[in-house]
Amino acid sequence: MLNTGYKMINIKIKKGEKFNNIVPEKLKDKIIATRINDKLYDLYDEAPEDGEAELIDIYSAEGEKILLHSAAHLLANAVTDIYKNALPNTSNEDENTFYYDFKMDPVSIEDFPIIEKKMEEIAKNNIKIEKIILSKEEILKIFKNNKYKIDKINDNLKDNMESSVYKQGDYMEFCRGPHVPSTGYIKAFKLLSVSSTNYEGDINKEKMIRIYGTAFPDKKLLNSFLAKREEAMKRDHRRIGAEMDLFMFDNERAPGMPFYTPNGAIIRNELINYMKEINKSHGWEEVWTAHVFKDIIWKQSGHYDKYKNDMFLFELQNGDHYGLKPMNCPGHITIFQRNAYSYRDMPVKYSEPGTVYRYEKSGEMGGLTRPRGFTIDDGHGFVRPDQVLEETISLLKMVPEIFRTILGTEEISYDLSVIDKDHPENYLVSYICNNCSTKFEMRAVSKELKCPNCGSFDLKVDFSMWDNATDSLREALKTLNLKYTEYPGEAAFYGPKIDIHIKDALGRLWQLSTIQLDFFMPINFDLSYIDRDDKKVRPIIIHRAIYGSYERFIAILLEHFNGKLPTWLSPLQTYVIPVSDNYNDYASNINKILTENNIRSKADLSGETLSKKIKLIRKMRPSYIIVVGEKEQNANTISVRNRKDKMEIFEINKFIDYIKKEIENHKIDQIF
RNA sequence: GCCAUCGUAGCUCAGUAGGUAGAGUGGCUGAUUCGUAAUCAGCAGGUCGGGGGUUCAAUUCCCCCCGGUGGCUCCA
Repeated sequence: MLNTGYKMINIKIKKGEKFNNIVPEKLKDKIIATRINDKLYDLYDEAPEDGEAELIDIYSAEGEKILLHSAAHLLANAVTDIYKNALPNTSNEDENTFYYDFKMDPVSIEDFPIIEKKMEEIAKNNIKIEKIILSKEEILKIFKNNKYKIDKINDNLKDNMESSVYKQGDYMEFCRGPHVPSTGYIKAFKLLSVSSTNYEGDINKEKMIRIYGTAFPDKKLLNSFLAKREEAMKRDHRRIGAEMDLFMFDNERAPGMPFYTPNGAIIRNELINYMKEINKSHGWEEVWTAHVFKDIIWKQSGHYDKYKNDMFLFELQNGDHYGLKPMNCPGHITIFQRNAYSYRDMPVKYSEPGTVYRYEKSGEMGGLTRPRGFTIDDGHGFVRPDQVLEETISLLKMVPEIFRTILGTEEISYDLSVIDKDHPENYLVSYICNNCSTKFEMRAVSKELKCPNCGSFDLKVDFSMWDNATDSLREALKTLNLKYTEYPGEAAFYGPKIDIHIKDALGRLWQLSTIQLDFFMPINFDLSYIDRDDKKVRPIIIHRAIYGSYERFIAILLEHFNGKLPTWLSPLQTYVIPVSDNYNDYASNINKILTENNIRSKADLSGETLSKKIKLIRKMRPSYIIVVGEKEQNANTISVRNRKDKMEIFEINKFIDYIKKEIENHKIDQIF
């Protein structure tokens, strides 16, 4: 972040010398901490050894973090000053924000001005922030009235240990630091929001008030952050969706279920059609599966056991039990099971824009990003173990192709989640009985681990299925030269996976695509194919989604483009406005020609003025506004205004040529 | 599900210290014939989220429910 005028400065220091002494006078108001051998120190600290001290600039990323941390303390200082019975718990920093949790009576943003005023006062007084080293017992004494701090002290310090506490005026904090040298360094800050949380994130523990804020080295940076935040809020897909009339919710009749209006359905269908093309060219055959199943299938798949509280389940008059599908895989498996397969038939790859229903708890829903019914661009590949590599490579090629086309994004990151071999009990793995040599698969987390054949407990874990599959994923990533990060222990219990994140125009990272290997469903549904040597073999299932869900992807799309979608996705591609009624015929005719060329066009022949028509249609974000009057009629041309409000005159046929190419090629940029 | 907060016209919002509501915008009608972000006038629209309580009287105060929003937890 930041880095405005920040250069790394190293200065030699002798053991025992105070860091403060080596900071050049002219940098005093920018340098807030130092670092030697990767350890951060306060400026009031003494060097622990001879060496080169790196001066930490408040404008550096490191400095910003320290500033945020000190600002959090400033907040706690102010809160405890104002609300005498407020007990500070703990704080944390994110990239540009901090929060502090308190046990206190609820506050609202209306109380912020009072708290901010107090913070300003403390900052203005430029109170020294000093570190004091004390024994655990002394620290416990200081915080004797705050049980949260006592927990924290006991968690972090062994008996007879010493630690630091920070003191600014009367306010004390149990903290490792480092901090800015005095409160005056916290020059530009603002409280942002308030919410609630549970102590230690445990839902069973008491409620706390969490106050969010931000801080920057100067007002200018603060204001630009606030402006960006404001802009991001304006880009909220719910707001854009309402302005463009794309989708709606009826909270009385179908809470959490998105309805697509005609405009929204256009976008959704364009995305679906594009995915169909891509699926087709990569060998994924489209299928269609039912939305309602008898609950036996969910019992067989294991979803019932694990997720029955989150499923839409119901009973008919005749006593039959049904459930709406929470996932598409059992449906695809059902289709797969209609045949017997040879190793030559593999892989079998089914895809579907599959709508699933999950009963999200009321507080967990939110716009299109977390609805109760949503459609996944789902795909299930039934593959031989030796085909995992090839299929993964194919998928890893699809993903960037799609996101570059639609979003124009280059920033894509890959996470590989693998097994934690120290805890085989958390995963579905193979075991071999040392007594009778039986091989079986089991997830041992809550079950007793013994041989199903002879009952022996003398078992050997066999990771070979996991190892081979994981190696294939790794090799696929390496083959394509993709940088990735590996996360041991993050794999699903049924197999390793690759998650793919995309950065949007606002710099936010979204997890969209996922490629998951599954050893579990093939066992549950007893899937098999016949191998070369006439033996039954279990296929591996690859679950994959590229967009993730259409709902969430549309939300991201809208925010990424601020609603100004590429023309091929735009519900309204051209909007024709006559200068006055006298040119209605010409405008209608232009509109007709455009429509005949499969361009989504409308003409506005209402009695409003030209300016007003433009004003009103803007929120709809048409790709091109076409204005025609006497000049155009005489010259047989159109005046075209693009999404950036630039204007150009076109001969109608030329314009149609251009826009058709723009649409066909899924261009992000407009023709001018 | 938990905590906080909100729910008034299609939309954005005002208001009533308890006496059943108002603006802008959109809609409709008419006038205006217009050159790139609001031409003028008139009209219609609301059991103030739902239910219960207190009161002579509730949109307003209290309780319960349903939803939205920001978080927590969860997210196959």
